[in-house]
Amino acid sequence: MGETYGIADLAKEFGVTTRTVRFYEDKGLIAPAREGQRRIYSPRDRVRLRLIMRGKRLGLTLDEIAELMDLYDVDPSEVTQLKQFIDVIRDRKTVLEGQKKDIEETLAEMTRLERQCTQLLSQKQTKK
Amino acid sequence: MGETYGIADLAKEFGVTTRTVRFYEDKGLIAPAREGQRRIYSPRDRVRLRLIMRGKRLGLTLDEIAELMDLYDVDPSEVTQLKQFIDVIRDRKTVLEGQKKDIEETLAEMTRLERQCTQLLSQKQTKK
DNA sequence: GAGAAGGTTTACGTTTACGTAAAGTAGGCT
DNA sequence: AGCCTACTTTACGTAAACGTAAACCTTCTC
Repeated sequence: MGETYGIADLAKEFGVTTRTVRFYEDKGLIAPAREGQRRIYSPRDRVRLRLIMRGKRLGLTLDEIAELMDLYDVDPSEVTQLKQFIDVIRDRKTVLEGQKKDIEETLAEMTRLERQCTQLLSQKQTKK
Repeated sequence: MGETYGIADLAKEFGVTTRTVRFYEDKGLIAPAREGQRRIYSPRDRVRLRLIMRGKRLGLTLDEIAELMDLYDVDPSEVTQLKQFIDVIRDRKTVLEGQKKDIEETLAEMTRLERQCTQLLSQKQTKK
């Protein structure tokens, strides 16, 4: 048997409340085992939680995160499904690449602003 | 006098409803001129709308977008303000860099998945 | 001058992602 | 036994970001 975790452990680790973790279960994003009525989380559940958090940092909705995680679980039996699957992945990639571009643009602007400010600041301080 | 736009023009250009554009005004994100009771948008308003949309693609809330846009409007009079300003910019940059990393990780996984799938697919099709 | 097209305010409705409170259970300590 | 602590379900509340409907101006066109 591998490592297991209680709900409070994971909540603390990821900086959310236990309510949040249960909510994700309600939404079908994780499905921990039970011991009596208590939830027991496996390392796999923990990985899924990590993926959820990353998705959230990317601004995805929980539904979108669910879709994304389904991608990892698809079984490659049917050719048709495989093709559809590849399309979905490509769409995702396109979105992500757009986001990456947005971030790089914004980062560039931030850097420019920062430079302007530090320059202004040093000017003011040499005048004194 | 420069170019001006009606609310429907901008809504259409950015793929949102007029309700949305007015909502952003309510939130203080844009402040178009008026001609009588009608809203008249300047190129500057349009730029702000573009920034709003980019912020949304990055998963920011409207409040966060407002903060970000305030950065562009700050006047560099007080040294104290300048220093605070630089801190804010650096925080933003840290967040953005984290997001960029998340995206790159996810992109890498998507690419890996895509490769697996195309490979599987070609295997299946040669067997036929 | 009647209506159609496009704009306006006001205001209630909706979805998402939880917060928060209530009330019960189950095991451990002393 | 009695209490504490951690967990559970149930359920109502809430903030954000609009959707949607109602009722009212203008202005243009025919």
